[in-house]
Amino acid sequence: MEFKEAKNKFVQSWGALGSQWGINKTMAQIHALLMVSNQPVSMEDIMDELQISRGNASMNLRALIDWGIVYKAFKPGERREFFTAEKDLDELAVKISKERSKREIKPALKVLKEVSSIEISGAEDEKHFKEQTGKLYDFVLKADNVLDKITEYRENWLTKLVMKIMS
Amino acid sequence: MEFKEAKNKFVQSWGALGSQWGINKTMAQIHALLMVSNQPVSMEDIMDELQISRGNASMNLRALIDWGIVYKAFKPGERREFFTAEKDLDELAVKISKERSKREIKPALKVLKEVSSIEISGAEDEKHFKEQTGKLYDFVLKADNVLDKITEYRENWLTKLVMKIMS
DNA sequence: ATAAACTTTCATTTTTTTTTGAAAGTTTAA
DNA sequence: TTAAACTTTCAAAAAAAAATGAAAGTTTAT
Repeated sequence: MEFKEAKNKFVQSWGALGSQWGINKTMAQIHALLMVSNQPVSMEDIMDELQISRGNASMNLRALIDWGIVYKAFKPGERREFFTAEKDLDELAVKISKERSKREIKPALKVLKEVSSIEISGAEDEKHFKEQTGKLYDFVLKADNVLDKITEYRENWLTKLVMKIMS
Repeated sequence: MEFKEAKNKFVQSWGALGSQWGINKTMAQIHALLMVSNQPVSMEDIMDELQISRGNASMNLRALIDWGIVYKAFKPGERREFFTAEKDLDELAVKISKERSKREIKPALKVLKEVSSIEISGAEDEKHFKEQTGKLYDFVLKADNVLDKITEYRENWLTKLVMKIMS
């Protein structure tokens, strides 16, 4: 396998993976492309390499920037914008975790808190509902806090976590 | 808010969450419904409560069973099948992690290993590609191993993990 | 063996998500 | 100020994913 083929394979696979994780294919592909690029890449080049339209490129780049994992970069003497991806993997993981927590876990917790707080009659099914959603609330809250803690570590948290767990 | 409303809200929200996590809406809803049900539920009841077709219910139930988080249950004297969900949350989390690892992480690792192993010329961009995908491979491998370790804990791993991290 | 009770399958339809591309908007240089 | 260079927006089109439902398949009781 030579370079171009490998690069293409990586971009395609990363795109497929993205779509299983609630990130759309193009967004993941753009990110993949930027991750393995030495130099900042222009929108033109992205469109060209991924064979996508201008609008698509623009929208997904903006989304990646919103997620905080792609940055605008400027080249001296160049008018147009270039883009780079966050390349530090710890930093990347932290940013993605934070963003997903904010967008998905926090709202879910809100619902769980609400529904687990209903006043119930003595009926068995109502008791069970309240108990089960209550447990779920505690569980998700705890899991979310683990993410927060991890974020505090910043540097190399995964390595450190592995150490702790192995010990 | 009263019981029925709360139950409905929970099922709807869990469904929405599911679709952000690569699990389809109905699958997540069925799971939610079973999670908070006191008693095993028949396919008929699921169709009725979620307003979905027989085929849809059948396919998604089967998928949930494949994931190992929903079980068939039999009621004495009843001919048709009933279903229950895994209600222990630690067990549930472990099963979901394992399944996602198998379906998504392992294949991704395979690709990462392949593409990071290419023979390269001395060109800067090729070097960078190899280095970056290599790092990604190590990172993902490590993350996946954390999941495996967690699985070994079995009982209450989340609590124990929180303890370790806090300490 | 057969028919009733139930479940699964899968071609078709529906819904949802993503992409396109042209028009509108913005920025910069002269 | 203006026009060239570039980016964003968004309605419409295309593509992808999910749902339907009727026919085929299974199981069980008699």
